[in-house]
Amino acid sequence: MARTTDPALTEARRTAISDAAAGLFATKGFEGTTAADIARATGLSSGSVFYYFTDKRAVFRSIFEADLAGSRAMIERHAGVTDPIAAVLAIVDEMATDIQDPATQGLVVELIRQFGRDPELDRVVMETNDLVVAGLAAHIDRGRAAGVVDPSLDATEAAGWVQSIVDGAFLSADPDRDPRPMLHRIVTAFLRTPPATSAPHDTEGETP
Amino acid sequence: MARTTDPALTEARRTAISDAAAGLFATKGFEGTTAADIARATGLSSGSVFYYFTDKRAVFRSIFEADLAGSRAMIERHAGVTDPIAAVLAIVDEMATDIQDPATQGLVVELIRQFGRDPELDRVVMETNDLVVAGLAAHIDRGRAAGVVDPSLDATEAAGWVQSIVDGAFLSADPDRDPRPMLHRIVTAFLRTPPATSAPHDTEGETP
DNA sequence: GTCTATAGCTGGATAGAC
DNA sequence: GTCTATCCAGCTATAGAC
Repeated sequence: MARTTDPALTEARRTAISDAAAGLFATKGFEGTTAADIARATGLSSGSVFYYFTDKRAVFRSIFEADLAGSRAMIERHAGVTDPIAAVLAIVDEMATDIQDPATQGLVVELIRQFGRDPELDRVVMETNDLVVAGLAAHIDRGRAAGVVDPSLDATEAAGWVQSIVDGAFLSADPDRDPRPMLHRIVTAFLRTPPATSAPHDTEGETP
Repeated sequence: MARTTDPALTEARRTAISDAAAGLFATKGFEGTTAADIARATGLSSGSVFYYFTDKRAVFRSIFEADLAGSRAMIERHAGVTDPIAAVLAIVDEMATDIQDPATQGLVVELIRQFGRDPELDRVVMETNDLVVAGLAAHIDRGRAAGVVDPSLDATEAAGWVQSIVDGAFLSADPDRDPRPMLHRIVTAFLRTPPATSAPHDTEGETP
């Protein structure tokens, strides 16, 4: 007996704080969000926030720790898709699902900005990143073998660029327009073995 | 007589403050940079910073006011290029020139984050943005007419995506790797009239 | 576990001397 | 024009009551 703590309840509280904070960080930024804001949004007092998290950074981090788990599941869910290009596009779609949600958009930007300022956070982000890139690279590599992807592409590098294209879409997303069709087009054109080209276009008048 | 102010000197001081601040904002962020930091980096005192600028925000803004002029010149410089694709690639190259510079990278991220928090800044940014998109769109439109760009693309929308691709490259830039070759490849493949395709790849198992 | 209260500090912006 | 000094707001994180 002598139950001191219900771990499930504690976890629920932590999640509640984390969720409420995510919305605030997204719209007001990390520095612009005060511990009191988070507390108010969760329905707790500022003291309680620091009972569940050691500091404000830890609250921020918790958001992306949850995301790491989600990304892992996402990549695994698509591991079995046979058509390599279809697999890549499906992953791109999932990554892009939340693009039109301004909250997610804001969080991504804030994440980029906080990168390099909290070693613990860096670890989580890089792990997520590596996971997704590896997942994409595996499909791209299969595509190369199958002849549907340009074999001159390095799979990992190409995967990084696919991710970068999706990231770009996050930044300039129009909430009223589904970015996925155009993302499909760009990614497909990028990966495809290029048609036997006559003469490549190049910048004219380039320097010595 | 009674020369109270030398406008040229005033302008020089403002520029000095603006330049020093740019480096700080890039590495430490807007909120992370104090007025005292800026003053120290310029070799002035904090009081003087507020003599030349009304606000900290105004210092930040001044950086991108300078960039607006630069972008205008850049677009004009490429207005006369005949080959439409070459023109687009040349503009992309110029936009991407600074990608490998961590300071520029940091500033871009900070800019994205500050967007929407200062109406005056928003105006400057949107003006720059519209300018570049219009410049790209003009070339893309010529490309459509000439048959080297897929005519089913809307020129302005496509221009926006080209910019978004470059933005994405900013975020995941590796300082040791020149991103331009791959940017060329992606942009060219994106704009080109697609080869008569048998059956487009599509996501399988999509929802109701 | 959750609250209230507050210590302790930082930083933007100003006032007024020089 | 530039500096020093400083006011005051606002914040994180803790202490201790309940």
